[in-house]
Amino acid sequence: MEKVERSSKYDWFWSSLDNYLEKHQLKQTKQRTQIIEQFIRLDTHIDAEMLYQQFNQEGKKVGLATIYRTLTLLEQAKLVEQRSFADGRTLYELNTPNEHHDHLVCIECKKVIEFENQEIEDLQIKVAHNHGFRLTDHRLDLYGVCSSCSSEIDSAN
Amino acid sequence: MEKVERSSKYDWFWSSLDNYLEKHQLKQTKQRTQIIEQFIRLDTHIDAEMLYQQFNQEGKKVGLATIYRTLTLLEQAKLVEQRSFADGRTLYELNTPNEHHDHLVCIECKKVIEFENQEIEDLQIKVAHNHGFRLTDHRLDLYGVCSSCSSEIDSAN
DNA sequence: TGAGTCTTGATGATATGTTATCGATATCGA
DNA sequence: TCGATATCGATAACATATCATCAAGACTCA
Repeated sequence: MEKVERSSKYDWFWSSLDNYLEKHQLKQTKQRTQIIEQFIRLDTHIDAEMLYQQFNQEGKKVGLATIYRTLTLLEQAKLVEQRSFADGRTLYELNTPNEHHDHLVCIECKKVIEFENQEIEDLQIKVAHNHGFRLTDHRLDLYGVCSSCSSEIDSAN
Repeated sequence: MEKVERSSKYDWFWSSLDNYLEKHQLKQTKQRTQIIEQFIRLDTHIDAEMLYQQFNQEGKKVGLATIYRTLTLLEQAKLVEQRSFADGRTLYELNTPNEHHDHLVCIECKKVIEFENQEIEDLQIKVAHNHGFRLTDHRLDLYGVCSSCSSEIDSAN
């Protein structure tokens, strides 16, 4: 197998992948490693198509079907998580266990920032409880204009 | 034109519809009235397919295409609003201007409850501001089990 | 009422995202 | 290295939601 470097920064990630592959009698392949590397390197929310184009730009041949397959695999292994946004996009992100976060999306440049806010979380539980609900999950996405897009707009005027 | 009753409770709604139709040289039709009536009567979040089945059950013939057309029309007239949820469903709801609300969804019976919470809204603005964002919109959906589904689950055990 | 225009219903077409197929290829333990 | 098996890439197939087409019918206003 052609050697593909693995980011040591994400040791925990690689070892749980190895673990998952072994447990399910799956093989380590160049493509799987590449796709995961891409995830780590880009460190952002991404979908199958974007990954595909990224590989094309870099001159790497990875089939779209393989990307879909690998994303499904990674999701089953709980290494990535699928999220769909208000504009209809379905993006994947690296799954950092025990760490919930919400999203702040720039409507101009589409950049996604993660944040946590315990006060909001607490209020959510309270609201649900007031309506007789037992809260199991939530999603909070904030949409706005980030500072750099904001200054571009200003300077354009 | 066959007479279709209009809920007087929603006078403001009917008159802004009439206004929109007139302004765009569109006609009042039985189907348009029926679809809007259905919205008001069901008073819930609904999609084209659900409306279609609802009419079928009642023995009314309204084409699916007409429903899509009318939903688009009503959205353009700002009388309804489109929302897509985490499970992939795209639902429409009556648009009550100047009144923002979020959603509490039962994952068992799919019931949707609307709520408002100013404290949460304020915190959202604060969070966005801390990240240099000017907040333009947000969506908060809470998912959980409502009290009646909860008691069904309890009694089943 | 009748002409002109808009609308409808049925259905075929489309768009999009995702999955199945299959022959060729890569992986990995013995 | 070899062989069994998993995986690959290309692409056809699929699912689903939504839209376009068009002849027949409804609406509006003079």
